[in-house]
Amino acid sequence: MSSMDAKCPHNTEINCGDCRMNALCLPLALQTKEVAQLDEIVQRGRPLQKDRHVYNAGEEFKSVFAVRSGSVKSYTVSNDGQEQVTGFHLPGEIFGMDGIAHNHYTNSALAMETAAVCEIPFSRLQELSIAIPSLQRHFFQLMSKEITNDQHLITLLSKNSAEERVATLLLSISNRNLRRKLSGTRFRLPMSRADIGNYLGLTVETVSRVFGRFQKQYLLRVDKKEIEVLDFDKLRALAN
Amino acid sequence: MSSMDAKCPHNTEINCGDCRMNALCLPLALQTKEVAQLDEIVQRGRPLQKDRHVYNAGEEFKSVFAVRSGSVKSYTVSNDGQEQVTGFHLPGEIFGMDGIAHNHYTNSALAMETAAVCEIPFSRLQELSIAIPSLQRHFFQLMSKEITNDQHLITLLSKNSAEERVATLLLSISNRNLRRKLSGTRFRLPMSRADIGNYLGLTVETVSRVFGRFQKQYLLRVDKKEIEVLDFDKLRALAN
DNA sequence: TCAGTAAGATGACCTAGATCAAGATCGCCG
DNA sequence: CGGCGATCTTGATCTAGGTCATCTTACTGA
Repeated sequence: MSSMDAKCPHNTEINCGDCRMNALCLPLALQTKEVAQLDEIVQRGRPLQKDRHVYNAGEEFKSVFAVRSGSVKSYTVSNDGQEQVTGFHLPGEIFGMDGIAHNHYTNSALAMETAAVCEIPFSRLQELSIAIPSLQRHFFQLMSKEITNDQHLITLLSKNSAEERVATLLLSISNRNLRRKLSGTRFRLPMSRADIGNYLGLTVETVSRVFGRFQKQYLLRVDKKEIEVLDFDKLRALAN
Repeated sequence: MSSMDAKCPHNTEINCGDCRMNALCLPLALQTKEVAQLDEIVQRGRPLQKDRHVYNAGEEFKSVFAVRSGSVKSYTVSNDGQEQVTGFHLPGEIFGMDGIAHNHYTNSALAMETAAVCEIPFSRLQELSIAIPSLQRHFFQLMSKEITNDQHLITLLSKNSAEERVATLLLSISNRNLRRKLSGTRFRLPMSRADIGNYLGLTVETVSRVFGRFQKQYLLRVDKKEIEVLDFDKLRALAN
């Protein structure tokens, strides 16, 4: 084993079997032996600097990706040039599945901070899915989860107020941190206010004001990107 | 063969090989021999009356469905009881994939008019996907298409005005009619104004007013649910 | 260390679309 | 056929959040 500590967040030499994320990530559905097979096709990239693209919209689709460390956002650009952030990806989460439909990515994916991602060539994953039915099943589930997530966002945008939208996002981040055995109460938002606003269909100003109001109501403590949730019940009530 | 004309829109005795929709539907990716295999697992239901559910949110997920005739809407109900229409399904289109993630449907699916649907048991489809890799691939693509569709809707809700939203929906229906070799210029909307509004994050009143304005600008002729597009260029410009 | 730029907060004002309230039409069932 | 609830339209008013403008604070790089 390398002298590099396996716990180093951007370590490229770790394998799926040892990866801290393997209880959340693709290996979740697999036996030890099968994880080794998956491991052979996974390419562990070197750390990406902040604001580097993992891929750009329009590029040929070859792989899906898993976040190993750091965080990534997906966004689309419409004809008239306006951006829409479509998702935030935290360690253990898979992204890039939008590219399957038309053999080209429809989103661009960008590191929001230094991040390491695993690349999983899709053709190899398809082959392996035939050999390992539980992997096929798991991947279908992952895509379905993406669909239900997107539908939640649709409902949020269509029916909920600015405060409800922000509360929902905060709870989502909190829950995803818990899944990773991190604090759900105190955490750092990896994205800017502009990204939050864009994702939630709000302006930066509105996001700022909502954070302000949440602080005045002793719902949160906000210090720049550091968040401390003071009142989960109220937050949940808002997020419904 | 039965005395019933194969062209009868709700005919239950037709098979995938003869179905008018087979160039749009699941058989799209398959060889003749493989279509026969698919055909064996597809269950053709009897016509559903308007307002009958295909399935309800919370029910155990067993199958995905294809629309053979008529039209179906999907919707979710959130904790506080508000409905969100998440999709309209026309002949040749597949729905029910939201259920894969958690083994239960998260949407309910309802016939908007008399409709016939094909039921495709998912466990059988998974098995067949292992035997027929192009079917696996095609189904991955279908799910990915659902994801990109949902992301389009997210962008629409997040960034576009009422007129742009309605124009986009009309163009989508028009295009899907063209795919079925029907007129893209004159067609009947299967859904109510309330459904349109709900889907697009608007009130009924706003939808009504937008239709009114579109008529005044000689963009459309609207007669209740019958639509005639008079100016595609302007409609496309709005939908961008 | 400090200038320059980007990110964030806050206030004043405006507008698209929601809400509320009436009518007008449709379509279904006796 | 005729009546009645559901659907749709139209108008008057209200408001959440957008826009614009200013200020503060944080980060960058030479």
